[in-house]
Amino acid sequence: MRHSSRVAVAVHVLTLLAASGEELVPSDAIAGSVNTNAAVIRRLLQALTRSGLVRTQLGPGGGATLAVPAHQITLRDVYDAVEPGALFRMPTAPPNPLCPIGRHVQPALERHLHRASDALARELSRSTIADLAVDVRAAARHAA
Amino acid sequence: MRHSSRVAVAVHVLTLLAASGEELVPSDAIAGSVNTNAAVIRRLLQALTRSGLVRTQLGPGGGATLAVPAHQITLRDVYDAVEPGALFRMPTAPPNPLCPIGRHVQPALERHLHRASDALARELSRSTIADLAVDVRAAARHAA
DNA sequence: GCCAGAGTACTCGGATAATCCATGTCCGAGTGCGTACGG
DNA sequence: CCGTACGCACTCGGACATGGATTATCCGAGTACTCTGGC
Repeated sequence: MRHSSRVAVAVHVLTLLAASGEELVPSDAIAGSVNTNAAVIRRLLQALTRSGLVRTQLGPGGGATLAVPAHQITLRDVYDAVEPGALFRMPTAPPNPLCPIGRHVQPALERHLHRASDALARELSRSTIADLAVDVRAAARHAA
Repeated sequence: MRHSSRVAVAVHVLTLLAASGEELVPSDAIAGSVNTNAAVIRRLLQALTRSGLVRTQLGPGGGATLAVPAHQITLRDVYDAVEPGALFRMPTAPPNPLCPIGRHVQPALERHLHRASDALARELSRSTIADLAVDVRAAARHAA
């Protein structure tokens, strides 16, 4: 599976948008906080927009903002938005149909892996962006 | 995250070895069943050997075999063996230390993601290669 | 007939090239505001 | 003084290089079997 930091960056972006309230935040400003390129942010925002989590506004004073309240956005929503496709994937080349094992392993394996993916998704569903924002505020207060 | 089919291939290989009992299976034969290159199989076998799941034997009549009983190999063991590193990763570039959110998002996020990864690992621990082998035999009998 | 030795065939292990995906950079399309001009 | 039209600055969206990682191919190292020659 691709070990990527897309989920981490996306959560960072959404938490930032949640802290910004109603005002629109341009991708350049977000990129400054995340310390990456603005194009990366825009690509993530595109994925989040397709999933209906954020809205973007063109022109001066434009930018991105949450499309739904932060407490309604779970980490699972973020994961599904920015990590398309299943966690586990079957090989591209089909197994040898002559091999009795190759014929039957994949369906059985898919059942087991599907259960595991469901467990991951359930746990991700228990955390929301609002929870993260609370944690961040608490950490900031503690550090001050 | 890396969406790869290594786990699927590794499970296929281990199930094949479990069905082969004590006899050594060369990587070419395994590659024929999985329908991929023998080098891919050998690399997977190296990872599985490092984790102590299989043993390999050099020379004629050589090959690979399970180093521990199939019912002691969980899918989590396989996952850990062939997918090193954490499921979720923080971005390589550190966030802007001037941004109050960037400073505190990552630790909080890591806690939430760690819980989710644990849930995944727990569910993977519930399935073993022996379970898969049983499923495969049942499917083969049903198809016959 | 039995034993020792070399030869051979087969396997894994690592090094090397090709391909694919993700990331970083750039330019065009679209929008809202400000300004200037005419009525 | 008010309305309208133009121009400009700013933003997103997509297209194009670049780097790294993963995958596929090839060759060398090592081992067990076998055959042959000698005793």
